[in-house]
Amino acid sequence: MNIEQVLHSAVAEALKNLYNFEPASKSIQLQITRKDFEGDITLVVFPFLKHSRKSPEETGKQIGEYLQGNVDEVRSFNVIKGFLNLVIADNYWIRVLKNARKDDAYGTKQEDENSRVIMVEYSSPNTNKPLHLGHIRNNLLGYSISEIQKANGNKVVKTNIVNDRGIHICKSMVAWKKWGEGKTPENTGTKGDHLVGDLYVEFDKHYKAEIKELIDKGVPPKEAEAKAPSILEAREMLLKWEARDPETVDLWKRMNSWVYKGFDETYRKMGVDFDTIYYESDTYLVGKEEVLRGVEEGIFYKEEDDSVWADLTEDGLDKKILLRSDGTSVYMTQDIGTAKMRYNDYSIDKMVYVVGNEQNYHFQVLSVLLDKLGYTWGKDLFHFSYGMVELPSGKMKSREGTVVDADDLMEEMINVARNMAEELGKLDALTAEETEKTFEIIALGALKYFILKVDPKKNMLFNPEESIDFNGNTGPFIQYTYARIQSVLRKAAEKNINLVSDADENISISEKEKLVLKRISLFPDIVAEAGKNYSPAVVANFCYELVKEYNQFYHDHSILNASENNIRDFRLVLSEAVGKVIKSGMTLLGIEMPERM
RNA sequence: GCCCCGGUAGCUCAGUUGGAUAGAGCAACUGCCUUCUAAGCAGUAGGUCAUGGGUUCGAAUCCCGUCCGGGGUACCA
Repeated sequence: MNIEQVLHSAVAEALKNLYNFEPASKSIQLQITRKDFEGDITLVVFPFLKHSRKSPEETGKQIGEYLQGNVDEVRSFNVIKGFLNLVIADNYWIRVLKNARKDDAYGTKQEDENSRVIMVEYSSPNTNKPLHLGHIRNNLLGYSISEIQKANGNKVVKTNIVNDRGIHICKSMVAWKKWGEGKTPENTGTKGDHLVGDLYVEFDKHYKAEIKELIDKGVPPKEAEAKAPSILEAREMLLKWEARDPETVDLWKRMNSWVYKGFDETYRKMGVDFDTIYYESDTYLVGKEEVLRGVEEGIFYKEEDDSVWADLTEDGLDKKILLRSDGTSVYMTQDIGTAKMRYNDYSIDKMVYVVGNEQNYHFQVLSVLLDKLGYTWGKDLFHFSYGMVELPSGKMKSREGTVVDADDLMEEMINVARNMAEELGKLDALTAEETEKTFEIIALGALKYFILKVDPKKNMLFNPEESIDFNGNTGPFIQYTYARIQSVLRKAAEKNINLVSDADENISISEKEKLVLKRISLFPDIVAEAGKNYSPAVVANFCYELVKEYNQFYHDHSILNASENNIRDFRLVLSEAVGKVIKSGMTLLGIEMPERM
């Protein structure tokens, strides 16, 4: 039981004894004492005034006296306005340190046979262009949320739905046939996803030119868009694909394989992975069957032109198309099929979709449709809706060439890390290979932290003109502190100082030391909160606070040259624990820690 | 039009279920390396929490209106 739980029930007891009433659990508000006041934990007494019928000061004093008399850890107290500030005994905080060290998985819960199965879908790329900054946010969030759920004792299946079929990939295929000149990743040395993406751009260029030409000839714009030769070819290609035309399917497989190879490389660099991958080309037919079953069962209806619709007006939504008049499927059709397949393949307790907030409506509808199709889990789908990454010029648009490419960005970050390290003259002790790996760790740490520290729900801004910071509230700042700690621990080992198994409970600790200990004590709560709210940002901000406080301690106190051996040992053990907590916190964000930097 | 989300320092962001005098970082200015890593520490300056009401012991936080920005809205994904 931690101190908050102890205090919580002691307060309830106090109120019962003093004023003879049983408070609602949430009316007992315990919080960390603000640093301008004396004390460690503060109870807000306002909610009890009605029952105490005394002034805030008097009520606080009475409760304080009760707690001091009945809870060992409460050393003293003071009351300011309606706030009861409790001073907790130092040895309580030292015990927190002991517990944190004893437990290798401090703060996290292990998976067991009762664990819930959570499937997390993220990434979901189209196979006609490389990944960009938007995907980076998606991937990092998806990965981190998965790790956080695991740390809360859940069994997580990470999945991806690859949108590998449709008009978009046909456009790239047409472009390859017409203007590709037999290019392959091998003979051009271009990464496969970029090659296919370039072809997509090539297609768009010709398509636009054709539209303009038609319009100049007097064709109305809408008709021009529909009748341009390139788009007609792409449509034909799609029909051929659906008809399983061997040549078309071969080319499709070939070009997709280029893309997958490219994606794999990007995913590897980013440090994200998947347990299972679904492909739209496998799932859309299942979705189609489901929709047609829905028509037979009268859940959906057919228009005169054969298009299929769901009427959701009674659910407060609109009418939604599920199959086009030519019988082809839409995004929604495919998602129905994918969901069904997943629930067949796994015993999913919770399905989480990491998808941008522009699709809020889509998932609202998906949930209702699955429910109508008779799937009890339909209502339980959770759309983890995150905000978009914007540029100073506004939204990223692939057609206007304003997307920030994922590979380019990561490469650039590594260069910045390299330049900075060289400028600072660090890492001389490492081999070339280790040095390069360290640059990568730092660069990715900066990028990941930059993305993950902000509230996922909010839109965020990325300015390509300014490189992502490496100082201040950043990933490298946290990594640096970790590296410093490892350095101290190495020095201790060199001096043959062994880490004691238990810190001396009787030493007196400084304010800075206590702040660090308090922060460490919060880690389990942070992991739980991050899990409950699906929020990597909570973890990121915690790590920052911890590191900031540790750095202040580090600056003010000498560790290896402490005046007494038991104080030195305590500080070493404290440092080691901070290192461990930083590492496990940052691991939840997918950020690695360098041993030196 | 209708629906959803947002607006906190010059910039980027924190701010737990309503709690004390709204916090960081960047940018600017000033100090601190002979001693465990200065990618650090300390300090100065910077705010009508978009705006007007309401709810109450107490509102950046909850409710209503207004302004501004973003997203969605029946054959794109």
